[in-house]
Amino acid sequence: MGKGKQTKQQVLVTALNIATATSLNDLTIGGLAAATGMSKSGLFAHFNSKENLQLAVLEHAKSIFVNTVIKPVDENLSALAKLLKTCELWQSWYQEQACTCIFISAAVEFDDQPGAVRDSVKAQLQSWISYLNRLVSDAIAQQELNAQTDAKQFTYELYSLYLGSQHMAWVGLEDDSHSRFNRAIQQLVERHQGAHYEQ
Amino acid sequence: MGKGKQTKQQVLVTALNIATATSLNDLTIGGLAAATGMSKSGLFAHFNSKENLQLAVLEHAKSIFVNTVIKPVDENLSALAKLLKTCELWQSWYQEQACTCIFISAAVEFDDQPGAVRDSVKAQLQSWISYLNRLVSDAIAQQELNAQTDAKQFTYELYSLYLGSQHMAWVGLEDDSHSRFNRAIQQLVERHQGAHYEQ
DNA sequence: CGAAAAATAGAACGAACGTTCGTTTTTTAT
DNA sequence: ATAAAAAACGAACGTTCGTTCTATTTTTCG
Repeated sequence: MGKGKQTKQQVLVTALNIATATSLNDLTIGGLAAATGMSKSGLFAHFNSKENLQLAVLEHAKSIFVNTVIKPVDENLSALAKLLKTCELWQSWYQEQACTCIFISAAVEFDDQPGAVRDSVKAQLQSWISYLNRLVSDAIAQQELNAQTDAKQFTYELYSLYLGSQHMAWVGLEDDSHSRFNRAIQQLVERHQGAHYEQ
Repeated sequence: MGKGKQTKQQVLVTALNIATATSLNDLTIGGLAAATGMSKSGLFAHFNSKENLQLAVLEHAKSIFVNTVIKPVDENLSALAKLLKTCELWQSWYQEQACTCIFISAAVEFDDQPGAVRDSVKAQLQSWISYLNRLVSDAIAQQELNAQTDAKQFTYELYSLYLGSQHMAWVGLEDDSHSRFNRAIQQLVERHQGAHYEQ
């Protein structure tokens, strides 16, 4: 790896930290230059625009997310076990990122701001939700979850609990270990395991 | 009402629209002046700082929220009926605000930005969640929900479904009528009505 | 080693923003 | 109607930020 790509990677580490702690817009080129000990123009040359910097940060975050949440899941596990392990790692990701998720923040920040950044965020979230949905569908197919279970509805509820946990933690109504989240997920799964009358 | 307070109110209507469509930070004083046909300095004089403008917008939003979601609920309804009606009105609020909620956006935007705006947002969200929690507790006390129901956990799940519905709608996985949200709430309530074995 | 290429630095720009100030217009109240 | 008070205006200032341009340093490679 040439010198260029190397410092670019180092810059992206710092950039992600700043963007996670603040936001993709508050990530300023001058500030990032100061944080990395570079000149503003020297750093700028790596990205050629702020938008490209933001996109690069998102890509870098994605790569960390994949390494933290997706790759560590043992392929030999059953579908349901994979799902549960994924939820656990999902929390790890969130906690390693100082208890925020840059994708969710960016989604709110750019929801009304057309452009490449919004498209990237939306695509990554869609991809992640589809992945979750696939795990759920697999668990249904393998009869670890009820056949009547609506995979998309299940995924929606699961995802909602994740969002809600962060929100509640910020407001001050969820504890540090996110026990409400874990409890809700456990019940969500159990509810779709035994024979139930509810749809 | 003197001329001052009158135009201030009109300004706040426009300001809330802009802040809802974009964000509290993207709500610019110059932009708001242009949107209301006033001069920048003339408008500024009403608030004396951008922070005060943002706080005033939040207060204005709160007043609309109360009028839309809280006041219309018939006091004579049972606790559970009140809760369900509230959920329905909660959706109305969200949809009347162009399918975003300024409190949630502001919470994400200011979560890492100490100051009066963050404090206000947090306080209003805490107040709203406590209100929801009280409705749930009342329904339990009146035995419309199971005695074993954990009110706070119930409220957390309810709130999560609301957040998730908006998130999914943005990503493109919830329909316009938010049927996943309604379905999930209905099942959440039913689950805590009959005699169940789950905690 | 030495030349070409890549990376970084420094200074400066134009635009946008919040804010201030002095003045002018409009409203209020007597 | 008129004087005081309130509201609105216009111009300007100081800052911050993204971006550009030119020069300098560092790396790469034959």
